[in-house]
Amino acid sequence: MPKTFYIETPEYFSFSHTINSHGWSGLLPFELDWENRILQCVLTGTNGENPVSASIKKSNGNLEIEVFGDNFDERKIIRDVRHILRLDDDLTDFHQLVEREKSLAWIAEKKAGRLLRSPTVFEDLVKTVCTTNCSWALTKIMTMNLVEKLGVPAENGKKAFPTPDAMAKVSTEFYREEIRAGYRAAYFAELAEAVASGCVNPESWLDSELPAKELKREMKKIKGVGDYAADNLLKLVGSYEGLALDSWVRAQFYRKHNDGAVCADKQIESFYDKFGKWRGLVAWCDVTERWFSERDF
DNA sequence: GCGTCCAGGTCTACC
DNA sequence: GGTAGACCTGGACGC
Repeated sequence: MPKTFYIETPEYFSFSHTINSHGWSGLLPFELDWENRILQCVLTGTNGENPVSASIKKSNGNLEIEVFGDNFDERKIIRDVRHILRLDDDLTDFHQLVEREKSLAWIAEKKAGRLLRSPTVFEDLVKTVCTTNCSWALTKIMTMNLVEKLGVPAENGKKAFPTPDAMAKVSTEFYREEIRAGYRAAYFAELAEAVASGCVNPESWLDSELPAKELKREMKKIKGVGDYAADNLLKLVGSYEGLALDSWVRAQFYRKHNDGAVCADKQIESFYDKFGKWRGLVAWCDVTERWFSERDF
């Protein structure tokens, strides 16, 4: 029998927009049942133990969490759900800012702007490296392989994202041959070892007091993390100064704001500069607007 | 079937 | 600090 409990949501929160805020809901262990508006995930104890499968959906203005499995810490599950859906992020200033722009007012109106993230920064970090220099299809393959080959199963067979310890126990060759990570293989082996041994602690980035530029410098010390990846990770830990320009974002900007013509990154940066510390989030919402206008929200 | 291009970039060497 | 070339993979495309 699944156990069900409920979480109250903030006033300015849209479950639909959050679970569709970017591609993460399409990467295991997340699974999105859009027809029924259900986000499935696999959550664990503090050290990755006792994985349980959970489904999250809206229910009378609250969130209904259904957990399949025994022997789990309810407080940790609630913490994880609040974390992945960004329930404790204060976007008041952001919404007030976009309200003043006619073309962006939809963001505040729809209560959008919360970017889905994984239960741990480590998982977001690995997944972000999986997005670099490859198609989205390959990103999904690498993530699926990581979960299927190194994740611990919950009672229903769905697997959690592997822990740093689990990832540190396999070789570079494993990442190359089994995960199909290509040149990223050595990066994953090195990163897992560094995190498992305590030399690198991505979770500390969540409440880092470093200015964004310095935190970005810290992130870029990790092999495989460059400008785009660091900006993306900064957004996932709550800092939105970087635009995280990749080929997809650039293409959307060209189409929407430059008549389809290619332009320099500086022009894109200049376009969003007036939004100050929120520019990265404004830019992301702006280039993804079409997702929400083309689907039933 | 085969070759080429490119995708939600980054690293290293070199200047 | 800026730039060129190399780097894995897999899907799309043209032939």
